[in-house]
Amino acid sequence: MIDFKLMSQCPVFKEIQESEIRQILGNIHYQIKSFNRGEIVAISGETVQNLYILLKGSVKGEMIDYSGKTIKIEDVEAPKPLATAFLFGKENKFPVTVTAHVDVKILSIPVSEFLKVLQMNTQVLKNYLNSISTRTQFLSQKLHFLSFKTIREKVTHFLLTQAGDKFHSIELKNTQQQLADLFGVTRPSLARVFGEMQKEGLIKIEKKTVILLNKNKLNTILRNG
Amino acid sequence: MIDFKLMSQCPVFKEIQESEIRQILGNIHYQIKSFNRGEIVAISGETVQNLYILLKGSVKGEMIDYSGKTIKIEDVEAPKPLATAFLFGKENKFPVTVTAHVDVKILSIPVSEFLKVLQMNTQVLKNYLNSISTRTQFLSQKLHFLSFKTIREKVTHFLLTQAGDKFHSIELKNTQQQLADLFGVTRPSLARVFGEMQKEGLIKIEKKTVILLNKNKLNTILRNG
DNA sequence: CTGATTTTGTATCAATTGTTACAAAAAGGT
DNA sequence: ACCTTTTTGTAACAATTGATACAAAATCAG
Repeated sequence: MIDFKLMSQCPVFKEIQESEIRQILGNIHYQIKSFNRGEIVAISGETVQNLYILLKGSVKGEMIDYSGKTIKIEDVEAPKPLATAFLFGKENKFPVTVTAHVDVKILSIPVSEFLKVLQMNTQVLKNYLNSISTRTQFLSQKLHFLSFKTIREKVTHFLLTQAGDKFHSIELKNTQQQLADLFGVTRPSLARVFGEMQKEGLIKIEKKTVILLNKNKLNTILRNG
Repeated sequence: MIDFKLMSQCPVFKEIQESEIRQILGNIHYQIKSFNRGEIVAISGETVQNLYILLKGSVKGEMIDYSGKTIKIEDVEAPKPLATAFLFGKENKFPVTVTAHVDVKILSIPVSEFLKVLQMNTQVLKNYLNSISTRTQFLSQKLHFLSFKTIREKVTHFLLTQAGDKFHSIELKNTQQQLADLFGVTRPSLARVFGEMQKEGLIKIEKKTVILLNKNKLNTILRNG
């Protein structure tokens, strides 16, 4: 019924023996649900009341555009869990609509039962906490990068990060257009900022090399804008 | 020693009687640390090995930039916990350097002991999971909002998401300031966009109710900018 | 109800970025 | 070298947002 060998590769059951997983599941209520290819597993906005773990197959998460079109967000394959960050918390609703890519089997554990598991088994508890926390940490970091408002700040952050503590020059491996896309700005706007910073004596650009002439002043840009 | 009444207002011990908190702490090892005003509580990059809960006073979190100078990130006051999202996970290190604002007392519970509490007490477990999850959801939402460039797009997305398929009006549960923070814009700028959209007949605002007058046009905003 | 506090609507001006366009410079292929 | 294509520098103008300020409206506490 359940491929316990596969399950031990699931983040939630990491570092746990097959026999122990068998025992854990023996002590709680759960369901195994099957979905045919193309069927909807969960609809965006629906309350998450169960921990879903893919036993077989893969699903895709899609956001439904307001015009009715869909945008693919991510794929999840067995034996990964679904929406672990949305099982608890204030907004415990599916952020995406989940559809079966192929025929799938899903282990469905009610929240109340999963709480029991967390309290019974320390390793599962650790795994789950690590899983959510790692995701939070990832998001925090990403948000930090996006927190720079002006193009000048983004450029400065990029240059200082690339250079690190030791170096005072950088070899650009991308065109201005590619950098502009990375920062989410237009190419002429980026070029303008490069030009201004060069005029002010902050940097010097020679072909593909950017020389940081005044690291101290560059640092203050990130502090004072 | 510990103000248990205050503790019951701590997110981790929410909905728990003072007597029960007393009992929980009686069963585990913990320390109470004191820091004088200005003293460093934790250094950025240091591994988080304890759950820190402020018992008295307040601390500030600061990031160290490239030149070694600091940028203030946030303040935390009693009886809140510190860095809950960094107690577990891959990068379980303090993201900021924490300094005592005034004389502070901090309850320090080792991770291993806190895990025991989580397994002993269902309410604490729920509280902690809710706490981390809510934060993750907050960050996810915030990131998603940042993908829309103009304020008008952000507002439109927010309104359409809140309304869903069925409804044509929304009860705002936040102030404009809170919404502005969520979108990462200033409050007057947000108010201006609300005003413009109202003039154009897209929406109608009555106190805390927003009526969507033309969902089709709102949809095109997200498609065509 | 009343006075204090918070929230909202609005205006003005500054700063930043986008848009569009065009020429100079660099890179690449033959 | 020569021609073509890509990349870069720059300018002028439009659009958007931020900063600041202030009064009206709403909410709250007593």
